[in-house]
Amino acid sequence: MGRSPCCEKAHTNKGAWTKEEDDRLVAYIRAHGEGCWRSLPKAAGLLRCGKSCRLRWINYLRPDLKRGNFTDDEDELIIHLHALLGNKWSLIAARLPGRTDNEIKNYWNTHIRRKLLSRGVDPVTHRPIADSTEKKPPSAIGFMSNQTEVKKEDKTTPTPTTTAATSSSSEEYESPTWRRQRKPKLPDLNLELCIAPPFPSQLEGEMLVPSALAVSNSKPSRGRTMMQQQRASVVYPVSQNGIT
DNA sequence: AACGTCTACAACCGCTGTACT
DNA sequence: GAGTACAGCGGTTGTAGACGT
Repeated sequence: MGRSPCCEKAHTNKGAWTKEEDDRLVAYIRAHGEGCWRSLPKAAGLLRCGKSCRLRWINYLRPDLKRGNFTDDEDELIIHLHALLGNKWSLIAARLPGRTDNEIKNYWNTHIRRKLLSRGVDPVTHRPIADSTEKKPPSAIGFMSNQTEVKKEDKTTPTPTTTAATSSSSEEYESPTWRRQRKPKLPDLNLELCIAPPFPSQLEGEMLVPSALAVSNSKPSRGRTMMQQQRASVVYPVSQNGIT
């Protein structure tokens, strides 16, 4: 079977974008709007694959991007949302206007992870590091994680992930090579589950899973993907301090 | 000044989910 | 229902610049 490559790699540029390429892409999208990324490069006269154009536009060129340093409020909001959603960067980004999933992901890996460690909080479990190796009862966030983890880990490296999965030693993250290592993945929140009664103070005493997250097993309407519907439904009220 | 290491982040890669035929 | 095309997502990598020795 297999799928055709997203682009003809022999005839596409790679690496950093030039000013001219940026200008072309911006000019094209201004004139024609987003959409049909596959055909866009040719139409815009770019030697890039559509995927690359999309990434460049979304992560860098979009006019509504905020850029610049994250505020403390944004930091805290990201931490809260990560505790709820795990590595669902696109969902987290949807709550932070002007920020992209890629930007948040990078920021998490470079800043927030360390910030949490310095607070003595495990960035994976969001629990105090001393507690995090203890056996925990299933939580709203963690109770679906095992099966999906195994599936993912199986096809990557044979490294002993069972130890890593529960390990939260700070050395692992402070090692210069932590980024290159297979790290324990965050427990995923299963968005397809049915609504459960609110958990009593699961996270910092007052964080509740927004009900919108757990709904929508219904069929998507035509012309709109399930993912898009789901994303659109995850609209949280914004407050100064994050979750309201 | 030269070199090695670390950090930040842009970009790429591979995979998944959905739509369409 | 199967096969294919496409958009989008999350993980990973590459690399420029900052920093330390």
